[in-house]
Amino acid sequence: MLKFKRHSFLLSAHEIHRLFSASPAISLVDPITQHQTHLQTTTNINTLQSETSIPQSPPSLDPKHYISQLFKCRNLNQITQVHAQVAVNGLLLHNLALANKLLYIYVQHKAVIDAHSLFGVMTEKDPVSWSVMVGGFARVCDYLNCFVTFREYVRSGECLDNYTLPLVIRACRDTMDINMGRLIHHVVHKFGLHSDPFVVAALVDMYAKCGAIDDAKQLFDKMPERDLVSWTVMIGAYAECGNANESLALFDRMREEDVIPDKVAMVTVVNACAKMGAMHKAGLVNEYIWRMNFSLDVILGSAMIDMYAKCGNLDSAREIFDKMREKNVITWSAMIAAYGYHGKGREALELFPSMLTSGVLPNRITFVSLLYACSHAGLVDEGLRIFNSMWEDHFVRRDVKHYTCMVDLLGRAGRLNEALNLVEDMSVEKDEGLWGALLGACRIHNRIELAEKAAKSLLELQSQNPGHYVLLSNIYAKAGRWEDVAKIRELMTHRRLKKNPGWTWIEVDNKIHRFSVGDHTHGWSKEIYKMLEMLIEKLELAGYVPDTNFVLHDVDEELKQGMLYSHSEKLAIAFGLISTSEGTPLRITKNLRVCGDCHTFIKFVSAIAKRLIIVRDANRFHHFEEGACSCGDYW
DNA sequence: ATAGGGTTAG
Repeated sequence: MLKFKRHSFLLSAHEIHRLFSASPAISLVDPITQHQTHLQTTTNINTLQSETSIPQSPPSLDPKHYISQLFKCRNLNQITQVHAQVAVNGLLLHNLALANKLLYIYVQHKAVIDAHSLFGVMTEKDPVSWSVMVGGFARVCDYLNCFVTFREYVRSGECLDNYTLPLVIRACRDTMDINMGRLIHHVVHKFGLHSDPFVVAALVDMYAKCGAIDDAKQLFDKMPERDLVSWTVMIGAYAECGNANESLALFDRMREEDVIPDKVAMVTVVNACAKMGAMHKAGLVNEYIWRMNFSLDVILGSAMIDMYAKCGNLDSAREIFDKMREKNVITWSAMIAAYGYHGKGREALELFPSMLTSGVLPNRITFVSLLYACSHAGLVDEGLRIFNSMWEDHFVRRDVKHYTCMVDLLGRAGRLNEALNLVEDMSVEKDEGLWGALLGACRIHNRIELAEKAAKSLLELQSQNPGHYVLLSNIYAKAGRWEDVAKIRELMTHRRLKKNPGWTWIEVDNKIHRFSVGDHTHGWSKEIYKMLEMLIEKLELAGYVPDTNFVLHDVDEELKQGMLYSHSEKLAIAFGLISTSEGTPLRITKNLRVCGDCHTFIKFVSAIAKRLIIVRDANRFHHFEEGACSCGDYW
């Protein structure tokens, strides 16, 4: 079964709406088969309308004449007209270059069905014909026919070339079909193309996007020569799998080998910085971009907004946003989301009308961003209003993510019954994330009975997300129900799930330091623990009481405290305090959500050490200053 | 004549 991750056949109501206002001639079709509109078919080439015809030229037997005609074609009718001429005068049959060009022009116009019927009657085919046809199907997301055609190509006995393979490998990536990918990898070997930079780059990319980072790395390391694209693919691969550190290191290595990055490479690196939250690196990358004089187009600009925001620098993100001449829905959504996860809900909401005024239409992601902005800032009424206007005013259908936002919003605000009502009344299919959000709200408000209801649905869905189990177990632990904690742990073992390891990063002197719980691997470990001990002594004097509810296991108090003291967040902060001068803000990034005790701890540290501490966790940003956090303790 | 890498949420 093919899974379509990157492309969707379904058009939103809005897109359909837009389609109509753009071209009233298109008739209404079932949204499920809407994609058929790409596949414009011309059934009878003799019934062409004369007003769409290209100017009649004297009959010619020169293929070059028709090739240049094809280049002038503006629409499908014109193409079919040329097609008819060359078919009638017999040129098409005997001229492969002409047939291939015609094929190519059809594909360019997404008329893949026409291309395929031409392809079917071509008596002679060369690698170019096959490549255009395989690429044509991929272009309209008809992956099944893409693979079928590729298989015919292989079976035809014709020699495979390094043009078709990258196309079909990309199709594997886009369908997340790693098994097909491995199969084609074998074909690559069979035809001796395993050193071709185009083919190998495509393979590396395919493996990486399908989650097989080790295969990707192995291929990349073995490449005899790596060009810019191979480097870019590998840099993106590391960022994709969460190893942004390695990704940035690879960028440095690439430049050491005198490969000059282009704009696409920079977008990839910008993305890695965003994932990492590496503020200093982000600054360097920004400098580099200006030095290289890359223009701030809509993609680079949007990526940079995202990078600055995720590095905790909202002002710079806004500066880029204001500087951009062209903004699309992604640009606006990125900025809205940025305000949202920094807890600035009002600012996020204020952007929305400006976006509409500028003529950019919102999509479902825009609404997810808006609703989360409300949630992080506790703007319940505003959120409800937006949720209700999505379809009516903006033709964007509510999906399960939007319901999840609402559950989160209502749940945090303590309106759990309303959240539950929403869940029970919704007509879209419920997923793990939705129940997870409800469970999260139950944890905040200690609603055990409701938590068990949510958990039941969650476990029925065979959730593979260890975070959900940990959340439930934490709820039980908080209530002192250790047998239930043990049951959950057992279930996790049974389902072969492990608690995701928590990591915290801190960037000091252009180097990224990573900590895990109880970490002793850092060179300054001794100093870090000494600092932590001192800190906790001071904190306790100031009234800090460790909250052992956030320790998962049922162990005795003292041991619990020991584990709590060495949470990765605390280690990173202790290290930050030692290694930076007084008054410097500390920025740390955590891959999971910050634990409740660490949250309290950091509030105290911000007051006692007089530091601004900016924490990015899996959900949002926390700005700690003078003993308080910008999240208002809802996170 | 045909080819590979890039942007928003969760």
